[in-house]
Amino acid sequence: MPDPGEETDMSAVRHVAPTLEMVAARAGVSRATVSRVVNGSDKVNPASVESVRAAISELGYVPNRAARSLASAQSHAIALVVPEDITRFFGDVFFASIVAGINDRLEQSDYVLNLMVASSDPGAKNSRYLMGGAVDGAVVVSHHTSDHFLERIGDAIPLVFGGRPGLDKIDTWVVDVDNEEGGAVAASRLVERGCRHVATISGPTDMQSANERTRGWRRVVAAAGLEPGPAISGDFTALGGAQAMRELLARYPEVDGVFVASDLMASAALPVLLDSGRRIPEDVAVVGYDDSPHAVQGPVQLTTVKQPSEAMGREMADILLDVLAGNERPWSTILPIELVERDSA
Amino acid sequence: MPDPGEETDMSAVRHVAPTLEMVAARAGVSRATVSRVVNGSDKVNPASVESVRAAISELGYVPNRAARSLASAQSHAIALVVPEDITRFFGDVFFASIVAGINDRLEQSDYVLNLMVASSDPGAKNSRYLMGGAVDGAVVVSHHTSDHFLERIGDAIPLVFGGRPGLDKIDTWVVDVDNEEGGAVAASRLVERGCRHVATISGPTDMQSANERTRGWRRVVAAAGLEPGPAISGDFTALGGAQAMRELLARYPEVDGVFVASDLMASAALPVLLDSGRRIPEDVAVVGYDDSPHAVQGPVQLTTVKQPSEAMGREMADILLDVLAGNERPWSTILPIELVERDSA
DNA sequence: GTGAAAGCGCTAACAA
DNA sequence: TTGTTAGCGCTTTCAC
Repeated sequence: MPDPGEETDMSAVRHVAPTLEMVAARAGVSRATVSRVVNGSDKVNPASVESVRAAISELGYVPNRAARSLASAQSHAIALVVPEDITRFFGDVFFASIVAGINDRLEQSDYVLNLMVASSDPGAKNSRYLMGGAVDGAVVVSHHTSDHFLERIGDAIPLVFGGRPGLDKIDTWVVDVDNEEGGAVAASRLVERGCRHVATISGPTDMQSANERTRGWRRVVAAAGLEPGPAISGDFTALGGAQAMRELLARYPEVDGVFVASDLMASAALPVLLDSGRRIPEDVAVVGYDDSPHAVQGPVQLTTVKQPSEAMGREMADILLDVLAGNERPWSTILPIELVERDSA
Repeated sequence: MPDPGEETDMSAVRHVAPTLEMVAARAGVSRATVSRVVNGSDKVNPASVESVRAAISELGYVPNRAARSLASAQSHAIALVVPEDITRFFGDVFFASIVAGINDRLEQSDYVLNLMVASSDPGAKNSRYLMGGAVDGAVVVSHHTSDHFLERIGDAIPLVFGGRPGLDKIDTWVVDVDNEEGGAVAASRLVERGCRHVATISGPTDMQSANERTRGWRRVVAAAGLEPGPAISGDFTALGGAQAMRELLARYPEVDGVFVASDLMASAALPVLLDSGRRIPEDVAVVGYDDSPHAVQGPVQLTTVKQPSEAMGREMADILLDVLAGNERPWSTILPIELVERDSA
């Protein structure tokens, strides 16, 4: 109860939430009937529906979530779990698209979304939240192989991963693009335009998807009879991209083609390249990844591999909702990637 | 008497969540004792604590949130409500700082955070969530005067606003900077450096904070004996900033000083100014607002009014937690702003 | 179509 | 210190 304005100030007094029982009394029916109306049962006398509806709006009744959840063993909430720190979450538009996609799907349901962004978990608070029945299931994106806490959560509630988790357990739902194919498409573009010294700036090596892109890149470069250049690991941030490019130029100055595994990193790497006196794409061709807004905000319009991130979000939510409804869905869903051609390669 | 701790539990089976009762049986104590241990009561025999702890970890017990919440009338969760659409939420680092600040404060508590981003509320789903006891309180940022649903929520749970709400009710907690002072500081800078034709690109006119900044700007310009130039309303997005600047130049070509009410808008407005052949700050001086990363990412380093956004987030969370704990806090908390001097003015 | 009654898993008085 | 006993507000059989 709030502090200011004791009994004198009625307006500041916090509302005492009306219960189902109060509605029932007001409408002159049983609690069971009210419950039926609230939950949209069709087996209720129209007259009763009428009076219950009236009582509900008169009293301003809102069902208590905890009680409902306890009785029905369902929370009607799902979580989006992002094991990253806030800065990276907000810094990468990939997440924005994912959230938009999930939200879009959820709007057509009666589920709400809980965002759970945390690289560390002090006191395992978030794990307990997820396992304590606060949500019926979760979507997990940007998953690292070191995030073992997810395994425990995974056998308490259904989890849908965005990008393949590097875990042993594979009996879990995954929505992904063919990352290896993505890396291959990028490398092909470079090779086909005549690059002979092709390197890559990859994502973190503890991320499955990053490694797959690198693998695709390497395969195509080797298949073209070229010696693959260095694969420098970045961290999917702008700063990391610039730094990786500097390192690349130092170690491999003859580079004439680079696949950078995210547009965000690429957008920061481009200026480094230009500052070194190289022209893009004449001296060094660059292919990015994501087709995020960063692709067109830098000094050179980025040729890039497009990920359908919003569609991924929508698909993940769709699968989770379907599974929660008791339907079957295949473990794996692969969405198509495509090359978007611009100026950098 | 449910069977306590069967033998080897196979892994593929999902979710037979152990209850407090099972822990009690396993540990050979009453449910009340287990509850006391779980909630860290000090009045428990160390030996009992020991055996309860053992039983908990053996069974992998996690308390059911719904049950706990129902019985204690507390959810131990708070919400951050952002009445904006996803794109704007992710596009503005102001929100990132707010979330970081809130998170930072929450990590020292046993509360979890629910992010609730939605400009529209289909089926009043989110309102029902907030009012149904799913959270104990909420922090609201980026509030528009048209967001009336918050009034109803406000008398169900305590609300802490970031930025003064334009609502009638003023008996609610608010953490804010002195926006009028901010606008005044910006305008002073412009006037002092000799600008004679001072305009502003403001935020949306349905946002209290935006109007206050404009008021401060107008006051100072008028006090300097100058005729205030146009106040063009932007929407706090990059696109909106560029557009507003184009409109400003068309309507008021003699402009030589502009206060742009957010760095994000300013960063998009600068190129428009440069493209028009004007030099910054020689021909047109620009002062931004926020001191966000955008301030230093554009073609000219932005002189700007710094808002302590992370501190605001932390302060809001601190107040809410304090209020929930039954303590008194003053309705209003004003955090200081300051001018950060760079190149644009 | 409607109501009565039995819980869901937990906390909180009150006894012991 | 510990256990016993009521509920928290809702859903859900199961009779009627």
